[in-house]
Amino acid sequence: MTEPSDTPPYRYTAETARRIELAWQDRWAAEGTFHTPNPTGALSAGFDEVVGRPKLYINDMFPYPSGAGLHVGHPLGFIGTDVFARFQRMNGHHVLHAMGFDAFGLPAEQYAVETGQHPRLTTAANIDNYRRQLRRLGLGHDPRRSVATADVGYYRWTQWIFLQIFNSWFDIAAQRGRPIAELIAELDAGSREPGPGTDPFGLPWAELSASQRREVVNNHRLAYLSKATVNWCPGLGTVLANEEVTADGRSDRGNFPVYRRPMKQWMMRITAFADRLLADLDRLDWSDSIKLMQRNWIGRSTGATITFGTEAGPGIEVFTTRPDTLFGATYMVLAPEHPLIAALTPPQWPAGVPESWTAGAASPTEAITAYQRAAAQRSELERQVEAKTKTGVFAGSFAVNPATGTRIPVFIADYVLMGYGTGAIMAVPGQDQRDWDFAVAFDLPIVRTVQPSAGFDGAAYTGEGPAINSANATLDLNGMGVAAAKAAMIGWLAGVGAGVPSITYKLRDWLFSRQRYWGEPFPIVYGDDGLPQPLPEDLLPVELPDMEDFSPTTSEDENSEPEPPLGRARDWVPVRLDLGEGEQEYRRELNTMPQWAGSCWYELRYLDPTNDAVFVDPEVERYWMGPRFVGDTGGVDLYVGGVEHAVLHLLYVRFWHKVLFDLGHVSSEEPFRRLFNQGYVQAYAYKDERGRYVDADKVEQRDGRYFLGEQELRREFGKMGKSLKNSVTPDEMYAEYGADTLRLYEMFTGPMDQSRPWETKAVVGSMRLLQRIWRVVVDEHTDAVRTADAPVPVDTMRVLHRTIAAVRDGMQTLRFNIAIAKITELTNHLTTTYADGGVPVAVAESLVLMLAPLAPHAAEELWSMLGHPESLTWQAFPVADAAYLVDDTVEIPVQVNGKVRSTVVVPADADAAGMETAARADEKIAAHLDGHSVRKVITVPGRLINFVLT
RNA sequence: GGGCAAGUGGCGGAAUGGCAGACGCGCACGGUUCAGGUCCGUGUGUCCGAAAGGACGUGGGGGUUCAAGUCCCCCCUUGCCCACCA
Repeated sequence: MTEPSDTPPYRYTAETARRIELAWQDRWAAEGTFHTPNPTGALSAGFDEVVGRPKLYINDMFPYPSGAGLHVGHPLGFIGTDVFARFQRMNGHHVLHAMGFDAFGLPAEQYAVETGQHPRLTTAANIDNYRRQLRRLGLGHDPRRSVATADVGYYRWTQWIFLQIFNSWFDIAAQRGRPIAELIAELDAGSREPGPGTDPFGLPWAELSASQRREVVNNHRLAYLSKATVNWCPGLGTVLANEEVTADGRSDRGNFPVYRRPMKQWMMRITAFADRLLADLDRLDWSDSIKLMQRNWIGRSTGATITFGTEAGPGIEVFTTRPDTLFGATYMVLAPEHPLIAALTPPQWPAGVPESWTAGAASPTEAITAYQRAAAQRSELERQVEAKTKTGVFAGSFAVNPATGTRIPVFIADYVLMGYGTGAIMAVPGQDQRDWDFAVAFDLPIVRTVQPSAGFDGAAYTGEGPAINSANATLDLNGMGVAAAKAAMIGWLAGVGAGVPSITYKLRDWLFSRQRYWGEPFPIVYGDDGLPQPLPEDLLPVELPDMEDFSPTTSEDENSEPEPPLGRARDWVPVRLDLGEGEQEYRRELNTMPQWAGSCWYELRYLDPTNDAVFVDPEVERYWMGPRFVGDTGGVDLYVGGVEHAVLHLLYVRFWHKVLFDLGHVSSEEPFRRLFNQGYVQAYAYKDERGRYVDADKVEQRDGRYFLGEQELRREFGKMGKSLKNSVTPDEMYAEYGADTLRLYEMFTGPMDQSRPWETKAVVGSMRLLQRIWRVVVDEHTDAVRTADAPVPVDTMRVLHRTIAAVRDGMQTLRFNIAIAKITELTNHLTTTYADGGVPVAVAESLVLMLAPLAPHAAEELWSMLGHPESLTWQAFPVADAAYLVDDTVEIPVQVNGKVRSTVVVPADADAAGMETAARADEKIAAHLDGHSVRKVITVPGRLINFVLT
């Protein structure tokens, strides 16, 4: 870009920016400016110099290196954390800030499949491109700590952590994870029985075979294989976690249909930690909305498990949050997948069954089989659409309401979900709208057990009220409120052995395997008995084999079977090992870990990225993340990222961290002490008549309408993206304005937690600010420093120190837009007050130092021009002198009846009487008061005076 | 359907219950310039007024208060999350 001939030769331009930015980036790299020493180990050189400083660990949610590269929306949070980190360095903190890459997983693999290149190559190329783009932004990261989850040196430890989890179990009494060896020892010693639901053999431990014992132990592990109903996505050729499936039953990635299928998969027992994951939210400095989203996701409900006897034999357990309504339970419902259905289904319909209950089938079995088939085929979307019409079929047998002794029919219906509670409910149509709807559809009795408020009719009553119709020979709830009735009912149920208080969660165990190539292989092999066996640590890493054909086997057939690509690695799958029972041939696990695995612990690896003896040195972890006071969870001091990770990533990473804590590998109980959710950069996108996106930068606006040539376009607002043709890349901004201007602009458009629209034409405002600041220090015509070595007038001192106070506050609270506005005000004050130059050097230096976190290259350059050869990274951030924050006199508004009518100047310490005298002396006020009587005078010293007239 | 958050100039946004609209973009006028604008200056909520000044004004309606963008109640709109969770 050529500069106009009359532009002063030394003006701050895009070219100036480019020159100094590249130079300073090289110098920072050469001098290791942002190398952050650890207290011990490989990266400890230089720690002596920082030993007394308070530590601060700042972390960004690391990016997926996509093929499209960065657009200007991506680095918003990275810039924010860099500004904060630089600010805190200047405040004497020892700051750790690094950036890695989430390199395994579907996006990287799909990009590789699309481009026909190996994901190892595309991922490496994409990471290089990201590193280049981010370096050009001037981020003060310690480059030695940049890891990628797909590096062997990294995923070796991901596999190691998997082994830790696999080799652990959850001790319910102690509420913590413990090594599996301790469980085995206790089982062997007879001091512990297998946990509930873990022993399918029903024999004493001593009588079990080695293989049977292994199976019982496996059922305790925090990582386990389970044949459970999972989300099978043939379009992606893999199964997905519940969290990766959208509400309308499609894949979060790719939007392919997802089917519920029973399949054997790796699971992680995150549900064991539900209570701690829930309780410890209270100890975290996270936003209430994120905590609420996690609480809702965990979904803890308290109530009772009640057992209903049946005529067919087996008791049916139900979970209810409303045990107080048991007298109103007039029928029961089992989920279509419930295991007891077969046992409850008689060969013939009982006499007198209504037609509507049988669906016209000749026998209960026939009816139920047909219903189960239909339910399985309905998509999630159909279930939702039809949610209002309740469907179901009678199982053909009856249960007994333990409170009333009444015979009540058992139904199968898909409005009851197998995955929640016990997969069966007691239906109380009087107090539950879903049960009401079903009861109406199937002509079942409705008994109200809570007195509705007056005039309420025709629907289930879920509100508060006195219990009615709720008494038997040994229990009388009538008249009690809901809470009292619940307690009384639970006590009674316990007494008669029909129920116990219980807690249920919406959270399910985490589906942890994927049938994809580009992920961490499991450190697991299978022997002849088909049971999974962990590899010993010294066989790590299990390297991902190089494969020509890595693509997943996708299908449009929902009945297709998963075929992991690793199954085609014929040389890799079989392996001869001695795992303690002599050398044998084993087969490797063919699944890989999900994308989340690598991001579940990267904040720990940044701490000690080169350590090949442990995943992180405990002393290094304690230094950066350990608790600082009694009750502190420890963790990263500030974690910044988008709200889209509110439940998935942030729940998984907390879970892994707690396992590592329980096993004594880390001293912190939580990974992230403080979480800050940044907003997004949004942009307009334009579509033509045929619905195709057109280049946003070619669109013209006329009369509030949008055109490409003569063609009118439709405008939409949302994400920025290459496919939406509204992307702006940082590279374009570097070329046109420079990195400092881009940084300043992004930080200026709003507070960090808010989304903001991108507007390229507004970027120039930030460029102008840098030009003006530059001009404060440098003569544009001669490149000479134009500050004056002069004392600072008191007026300037007042403006300066007020600015310092406000800028500090803005930086501290991550409201960089305010900090920039205040810097702008100071700059404007200086450029008008010192139009011919001669800004006192002390003021200019303060201005440069305040600019430094935001626009570090320009600030470094100005700092050196002001005669300081060393980088300003460690210069002290200016501190406001309280003496200059107060004026001798203040201008205060004078109100009459609450409306400002004038202002008067009074001494800053004027008392109420002094203020009133001054206000009454004002001509305008006198005129307003003339002829009225003053009923009351409100004076707020130093702020305001208000005359209230009668 | 439930929960959460938010509604302020043409636009992004500022305002410990105390002068609404800081700061920036845009726009207008003026300067510099042969010209242009990534330059400089001034102005810029709406309405009435030549001005001084006045009236109105923070999604809508009520309330508390000397004083409300800010606190309380009801409603509307938008965004996000969850959604047959017993």
